[in-house]
Amino acid sequence: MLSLHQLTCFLAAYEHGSFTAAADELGYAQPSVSEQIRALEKSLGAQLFRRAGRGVVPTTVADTLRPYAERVLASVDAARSAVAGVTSFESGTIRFGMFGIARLYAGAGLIADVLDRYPGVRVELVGQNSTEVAEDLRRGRLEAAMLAVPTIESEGLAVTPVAREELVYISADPAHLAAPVTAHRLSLASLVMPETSYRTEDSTRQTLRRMLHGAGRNPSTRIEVEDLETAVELVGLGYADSVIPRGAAEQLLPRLAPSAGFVSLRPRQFDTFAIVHRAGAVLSPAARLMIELATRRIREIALPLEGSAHLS
Amino acid sequence: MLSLHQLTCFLAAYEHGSFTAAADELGYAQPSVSEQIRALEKSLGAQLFRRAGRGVVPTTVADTLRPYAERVLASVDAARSAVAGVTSFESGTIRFGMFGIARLYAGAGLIADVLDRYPGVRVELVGQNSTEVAEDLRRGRLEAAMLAVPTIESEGLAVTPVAREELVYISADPAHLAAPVTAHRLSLASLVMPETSYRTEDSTRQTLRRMLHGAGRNPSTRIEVEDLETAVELVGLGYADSVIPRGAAEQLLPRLAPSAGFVSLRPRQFDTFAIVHRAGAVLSPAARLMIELATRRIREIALPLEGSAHLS
DNA sequence: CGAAAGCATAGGTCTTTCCTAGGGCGGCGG
DNA sequence: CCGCCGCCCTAGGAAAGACCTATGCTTTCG
Repeated sequence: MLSLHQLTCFLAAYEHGSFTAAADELGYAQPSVSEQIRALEKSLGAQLFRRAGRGVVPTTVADTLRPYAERVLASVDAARSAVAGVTSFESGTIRFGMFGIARLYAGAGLIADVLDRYPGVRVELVGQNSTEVAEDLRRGRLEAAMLAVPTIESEGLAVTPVAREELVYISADPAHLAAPVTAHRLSLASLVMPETSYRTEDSTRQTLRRMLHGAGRNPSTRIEVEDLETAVELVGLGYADSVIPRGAAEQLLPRLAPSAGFVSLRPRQFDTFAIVHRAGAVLSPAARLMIELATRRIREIALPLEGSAHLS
Repeated sequence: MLSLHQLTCFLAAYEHGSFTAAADELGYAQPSVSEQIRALEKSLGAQLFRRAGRGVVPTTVADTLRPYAERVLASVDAARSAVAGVTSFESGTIRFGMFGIARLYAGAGLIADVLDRYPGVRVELVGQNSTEVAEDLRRGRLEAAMLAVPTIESEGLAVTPVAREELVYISADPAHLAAPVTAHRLSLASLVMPETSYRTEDSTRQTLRRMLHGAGRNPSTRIEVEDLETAVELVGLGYADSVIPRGAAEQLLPRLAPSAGFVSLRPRQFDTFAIVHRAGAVLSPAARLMIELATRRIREIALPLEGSAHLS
């Protein structure tokens, strides 16, 4: 079997014209180099050196092999340094999950943060379809993600909350915004709800469900849409009201629904942003970087956690 | 230490997305592949696969590594097939020693023989300076050569005679060619002698020295030149006579010395052509090829050996 | 919820690698 | 011309690595 070690020994011997000198250079004893060369000759089926009593002389086969051997070792070096480049963020791709409102809040800024620090990297922010991303996380195709979760516990996944965000009621009807919206009023409203968060267990909905359940009601969702923007537009057109994170409301309402406004719920309700990854996994440097940057971004915008704000 | 084996296992695992499938393809047990991957990850300092309970998932580092790993293995294959090309004479260089009159007799034809059979090869026929070639042979820089030798024995070299050739006396003076030249007449002649053969122990000269010694004389060389052609031209111009192999005379006289002719010595004298290589060496296929072709060429032109003609 | 699939670990065998010690041969200086 | 030195080889043993079987753990699927 041909090996890199054999090629290294071969090149050293070729350049020095001597097994002893090659062994010195490589830090081996002379018989070791001799043995490696013999193994290489056997595996190639050709003699590489003529043993001339004193010293060795490369054959024409050795002349032929040399540039190829050099190329092999060079491409090994290239492989090694490519990997080194990835692990030190000089190059390569960093993949991170961030979907729903989290992406809306910090997506572009997060990518800017990464590129400012490591101009050579490619960044993939995965988050088109929330159920797909959740599946990617669970199956290990995605290492970590930032998202809004309903509960802290999840099967096999480690969930680390980093911030929270108030949920507000949005409407194009000023009468609906006159006072904070109670569970009772919420249960009477006609709502359009987007599917923006973790799994079908959308955290906003789950929060609302809990709120209504306390009031003995069930949520009455009139319209279901895929994304937050569509929901906001529908609110702006007056077809329904909705409940979305405050940051999203501040950002989207002026653009998509200028006629609409927002008001708090009563009692106030909050979404939780969290970092999620497989429980028990050792995170890569890239994932740790993304987690750090995403956490910083989110904390700038969203509210601190209840109780002590624990910085990672 | 990074190894080719690890890269092979890595690629198989990457392509199958499974260590078990990779092991099946490579004919190993699953833990072996697992171990190789672990060693590779350790040597690169980066995780290549996320273990996802069932199956493994390549990381972005693995995505980066893959094309480099493929290039490494491809260049190893290239090295192997380059060597295979050399040993099967599809490509590469064949170096062979052939100097003095031997080259004059069979040089171009021999190269033609090789190129007809193996169009891809480069042929080097080494033989500019006889002492240099002898040194190359002795030091192992040259594997084998065809040349004219004085004796069958030589220090450390195996000498295999393959043919012999008569030595003739050439002159521009018809009177000198009237009858076969005896030792007595030779000792009186004014000669130009080229340095064409093995070492300073030129076989033609040594033969003549023996012949003259039998007659109690010493050879009287008037002019020393490097090559046979110059000597023949000088003979053509009438400055001196010479003794050269018959084949050389037949070939060179019409071209270089039209006015000159040749006559046998009395008793007849012969040069011996022989294959020379280091004693005890195993000859490469290339050397064996050259020896076979050169022997055939020489035998077509020169005389068979005394006694039984032993065909190799 | 049990069966199947897939990776990790453990422990043992076999091969490879590497060393030290000593022999042979060629080159070089006295 | 002869002895010394340098360099390669061989031999044999120790250490490391490769590979296997058996087994346990986790995930997936029926």
